[in-house]
Amino acid sequence: MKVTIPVPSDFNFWRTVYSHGWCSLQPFEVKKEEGTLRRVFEFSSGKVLLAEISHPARSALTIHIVNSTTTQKEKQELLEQIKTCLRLDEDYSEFYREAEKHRSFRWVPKLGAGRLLRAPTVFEDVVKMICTTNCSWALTETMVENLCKKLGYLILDTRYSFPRPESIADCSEKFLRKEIRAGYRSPYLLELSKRIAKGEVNIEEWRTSALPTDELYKEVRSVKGVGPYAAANLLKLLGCYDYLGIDSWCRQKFFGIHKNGRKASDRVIEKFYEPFGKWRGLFFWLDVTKHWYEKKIPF
DNA sequence: GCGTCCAGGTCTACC
DNA sequence: GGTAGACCTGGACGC
Repeated sequence: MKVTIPVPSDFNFWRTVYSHGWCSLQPFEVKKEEGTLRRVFEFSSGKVLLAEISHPARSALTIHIVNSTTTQKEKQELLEQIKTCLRLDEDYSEFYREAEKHRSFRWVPKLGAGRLLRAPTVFEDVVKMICTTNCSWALTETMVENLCKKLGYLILDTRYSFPRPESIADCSEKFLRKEIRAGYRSPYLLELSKRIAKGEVNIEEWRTSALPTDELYKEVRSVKGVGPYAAANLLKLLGCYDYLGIDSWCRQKFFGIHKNGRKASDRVIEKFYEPFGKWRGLFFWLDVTKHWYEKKIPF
């Protein structure tokens, strides 16, 4: 079964898919040879399905639902989730106007860069972000793969959904440490999942929050295991770009691009991007990943 | 193959 | 408010 979704004129499918590392973390999977982004989606009813997303025509995405028939309501829910992941409902015209003002960022609107891929749920984004902290990318991939394979739903014998908060909440800390390889992050994942499962917090509300960014930042930081780096990058996935989210990789890139490899304090980096106002976090990310955009994609 | 060192963010205790 | 040390894993390195 195939359906289509119209996309904004400034939308670039592959630049969004490859906007950061999420596309290589399960349940996302890029099929380069087929030119598709695949993912297991889960509905509010608990039903799961595999969808392949491609962009054969300029004005619309094509969604191929692989393993299931869907009701009209489920189809609508799937399309909403895909729009959420690819940021199709967000207006980037103001950001692109700002980019045009800076000579070194005029490439951004030309390439349709700026939309950052995200998960259908805030929960998945937060869990994944915690799994990126204080470890190599390879370990992040291992943790996320284990979460899906050991706690998600299996379909088509090979593909897994991302686990619900209840599934993680039911685990022991020992299981998360030893089987998921989450290490000391395990109590953080457990606490968050339990609070959500019990209904004590609803982090899904963050995507529609009317709070000023500083207040939202404090709320995101209130999750144990989410420090300045993780909170800033989660805010970017919530559509707020006021914080940079500096990690060691970005730091090194900045030093290489702007300081001839010499080190500088984070305050210097923050000062550098202050002129970009409320979009500075996004300009910072695009600056340190500009070299990605010099390659043809899909890679 | 084994042991050691180090990098990678966040938390907590302490000053 | 700032800082030190612990947390855990995997890769690099030396033996």
